[in-house]
Amino acid sequence: MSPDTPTIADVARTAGVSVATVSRVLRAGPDVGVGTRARVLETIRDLGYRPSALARALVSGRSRLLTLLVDDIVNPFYPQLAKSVEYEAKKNGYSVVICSTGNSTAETRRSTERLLAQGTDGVIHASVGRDEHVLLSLIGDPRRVVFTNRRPVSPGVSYVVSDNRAGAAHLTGHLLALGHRRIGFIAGPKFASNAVERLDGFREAMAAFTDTEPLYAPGDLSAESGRRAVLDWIRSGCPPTAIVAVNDASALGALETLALNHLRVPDDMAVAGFDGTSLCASSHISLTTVDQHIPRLGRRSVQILLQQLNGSHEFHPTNEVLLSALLVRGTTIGNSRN
Amino acid sequence: MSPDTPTIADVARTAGVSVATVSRVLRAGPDVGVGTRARVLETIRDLGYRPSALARALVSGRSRLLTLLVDDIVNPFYPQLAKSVEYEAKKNGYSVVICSTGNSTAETRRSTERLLAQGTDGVIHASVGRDEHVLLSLIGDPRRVVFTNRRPVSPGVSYVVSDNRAGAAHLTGHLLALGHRRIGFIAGPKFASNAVERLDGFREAMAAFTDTEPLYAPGDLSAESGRRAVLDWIRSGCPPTAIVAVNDASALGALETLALNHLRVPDDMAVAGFDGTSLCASSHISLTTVDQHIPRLGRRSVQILLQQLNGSHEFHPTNEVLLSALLVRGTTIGNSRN
DNA sequence: GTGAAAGCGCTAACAT
DNA sequence: ATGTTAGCGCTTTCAC
Repeated sequence: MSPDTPTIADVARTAGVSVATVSRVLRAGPDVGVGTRARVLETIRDLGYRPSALARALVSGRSRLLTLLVDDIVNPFYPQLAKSVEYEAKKNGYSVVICSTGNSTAETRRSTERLLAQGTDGVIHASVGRDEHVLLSLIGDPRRVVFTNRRPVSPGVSYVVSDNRAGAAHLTGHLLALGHRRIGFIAGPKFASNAVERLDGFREAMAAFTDTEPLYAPGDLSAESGRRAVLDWIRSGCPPTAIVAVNDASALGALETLALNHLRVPDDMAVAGFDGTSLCASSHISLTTVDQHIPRLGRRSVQILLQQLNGSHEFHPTNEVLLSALLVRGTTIGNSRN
Repeated sequence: MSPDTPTIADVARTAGVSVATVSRVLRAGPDVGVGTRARVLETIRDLGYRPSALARALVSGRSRLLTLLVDDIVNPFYPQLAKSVEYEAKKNGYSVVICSTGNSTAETRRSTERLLAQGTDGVIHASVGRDEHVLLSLIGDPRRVVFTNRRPVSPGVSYVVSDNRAGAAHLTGHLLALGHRRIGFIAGPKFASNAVERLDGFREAMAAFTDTEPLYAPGDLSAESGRRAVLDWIRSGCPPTAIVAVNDASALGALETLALNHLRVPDDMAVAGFDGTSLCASSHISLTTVDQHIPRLGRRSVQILLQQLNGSHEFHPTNEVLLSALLVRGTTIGNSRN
């Protein structure tokens, strides 16, 4: 009854041509008479016709749907990444499905299966879980994946990451230059390559001096682990004079707990994070951190993925390590406000 | 050459049955011999067959893809909403495409057109732009839309929002009870219904006392507008003693600027927000705010949308106004830390 | 330059 | 209980 959305067949009939011709016009294909093209275009406009990407996907095998796998979209690092991914994707006519895996391998499997069935063309994997093999075996074709924010173990797959080791070393060097020697590192999970690399950088920088006293606290990249680490150090009776957190979220947790315990930052304890989230740039927080240039990470991931999806030439995985930048702010230097 | 992913036809051939039978087994349809079913199931497992949701979508007209339209995923309100939407959606086998419109009507149009073509079943509109009619006319069927975080002007469409007016009035009452009389309100755009309702609640509460002095600053729901408002009030030489911000993000901006100007919160100036983002719960910020129970908002939106999509009965739009709760924290009461 | 026809992988009558 | 047959809306040879 309702006119519903017109199909290509409706357009063809109305314009008095064949569906093949309409299809050609749509695809800007050659070999279409100028008069015919005009007539078809007009009919399309008149009818308000919109091609069904669904049908197109079925026949072409490409849905123009991308998936972004994150840990937890609430972690401030991810919305920024998601925004840049979405921006770059839609610039190319792609939409992005965002999936929070909660670092559960089972969830990665479920989501990937669902998305694959729904025709996802490719996935950007920015979560840090132990789900690399599950994802790769489910996807099959390595051209359809790009890892970011994490370096995959498997060879032959593309990734774009930050120079985590160098960034952390640089950051630690900044604290050492300020005279700190007893520095605590709030770590991430051992299975997260980015967290491990940052730990390595910290270790390396600390080892360059003979009188340093590194301390280590376990963590899981959450604010909560930052809180716990600080609490433990305070209770130990002999806390560090500075803290390097594996990411901005744990640094935020550390700051909170310090404030609750009336310790001034940076006077009583200096704090630094890693990520460069916009949130921590606010003067209210003013966290010294390592800027990963998150939007660039997202943009490159999409560019690489689309190139792999559309490239006809043989596949060579792209591996990029982007330079990060030390961002010195109030939590390591300057007037204490706490 | 490559075995590619097997189709239903492959399964049928291998199992020695017709595709219809395989389809029945998949759909858990009745009327399938128990032996046949077992054989088909086994073949499916052997071949590693996965039904193509794409093909299914083409024939059934449903893609199991939902769209969440937000303003800007980086605004801390949205990731929390997105998380709950995604959770509830995947529980029902749906995936969620997230689109940041940046409050641009043109962007809403572009994204909606793309997503519609890609077969989105329905959209949850949580952005606050002036794009209501564009969205509705593009979608056509009101059953495929739910507004949240904003109340649509058009009748006949579902929405789930918070009791913004009452929440803001309650919050303002809290400040009045503390003795504040000169209170500033950092507003949102006039086209955003939630912002306007909060303003109304503020006005109403202030009007209940004769000696109150309301002040108003324009804003756009961003942290930046919070910064500017505070700066203007400070410069005016006669700032309010308390501030009610239209949302948590602007409250955050206000806090920043107060800190930069060495004003203590809440002693020199009390500050309150609206949203109940988890970020502001941190003891480092401890923002008094109105809790919208964001996850509930997301969950209900999805439930209502899915019900509308799958319901066979005639359509009656669902309009829900959820109760919010006052969350009194450090920025209006207690020891100042700034 | 344009059309006819064969599918893409699946579902849903309609047979049997 | 199971098979046959039409499509869903589009792209893409292959003819003319």
